[in-house]
Amino acid sequence: MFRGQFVHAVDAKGRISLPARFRDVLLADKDARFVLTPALFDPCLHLYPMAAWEEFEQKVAGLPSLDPNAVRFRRMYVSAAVECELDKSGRVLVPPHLRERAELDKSEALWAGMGRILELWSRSRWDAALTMSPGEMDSFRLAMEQIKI
Amino acid sequence: MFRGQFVHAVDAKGRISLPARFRDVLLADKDARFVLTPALFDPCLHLYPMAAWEEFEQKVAGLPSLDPNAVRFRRMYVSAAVECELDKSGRVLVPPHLRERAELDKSEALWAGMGRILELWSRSRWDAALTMSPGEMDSFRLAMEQIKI
DNA sequence: TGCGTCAGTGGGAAATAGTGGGGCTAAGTG
DNA sequence: CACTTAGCCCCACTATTTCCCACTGACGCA
Repeated sequence: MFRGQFVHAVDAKGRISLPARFRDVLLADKDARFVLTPALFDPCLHLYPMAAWEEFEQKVAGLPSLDPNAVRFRRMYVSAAVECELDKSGRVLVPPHLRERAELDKSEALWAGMGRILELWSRSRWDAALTMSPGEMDSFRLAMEQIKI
Repeated sequence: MFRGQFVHAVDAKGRISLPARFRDVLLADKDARFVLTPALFDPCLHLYPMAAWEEFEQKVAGLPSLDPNAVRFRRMYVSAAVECELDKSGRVLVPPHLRERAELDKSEALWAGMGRILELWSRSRWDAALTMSPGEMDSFRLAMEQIKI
């Protein structure tokens, strides 16, 4: 399980260290390869360990092959996926177009553990995504009360 | 059950002793791991014994996956949860990100037992959070009368 | 009162993680 | 075929984390 959030630097070559904890989780599988793909509705990337990705592809294979939305989904999410590995120092080299997509060029990146997968954000985008206006805050509070967590 | 409040020092490395009583409760489970996560509406951290956390994650898994409030909740509370262990002296090393969040760098920390989980506060924040203006006190009284405790 | 134990605290040393840069190679471009 | 860029391996520096040990004060017990 991937848990926790970690802030890391993006260096001049677009390399980002994978937090040691996540690295351990990833290397616990024999297959340390993984897949990076742009999230559909957020300016961030998703990282799937290869096993999780293959399982996910199985599900996707079950979608109707002619439905326009399914086609779009396959193009946007599945076909955009890039297979990666870690370099010898445990860093991910994010390909240029994905880096751009997640605005990872400047400053800091944030890794967020989401259980089976990871999210990779630019820190400023992450902060912006979580900041709430007072109105949003109210509805959020209400929602939280309702689900009784 | 975690009960009672204890004040402990935060040392230069960000380590905080877990009160011996709470330690006993934690070690009574075979799995002494636990999870630290920032509370949603307060400047404090929540500590869940691993078993309690996993049960909680089960509940969360049932939430709708695209609802904006649920997404936000997952990002703020679930994905922020960091798995920790005690050091040999029974201390928690709070990761920098969370330490900052709960303002634990300076001075003293306060542990508050809340039954199944613990809260970890900076002492000054705790004091501030519990002090009420006379107006707040009145509305607090009213609320207490209504819920008939 | 003296002694042992244990909780809480502090700090030193070693190991590890994160970061940055040089330079070689492979791939893409005109 | 030169030239540029991206990818990769290597090394090196620093901050953080981990592990270990030692000190202190409180408490219980003879």
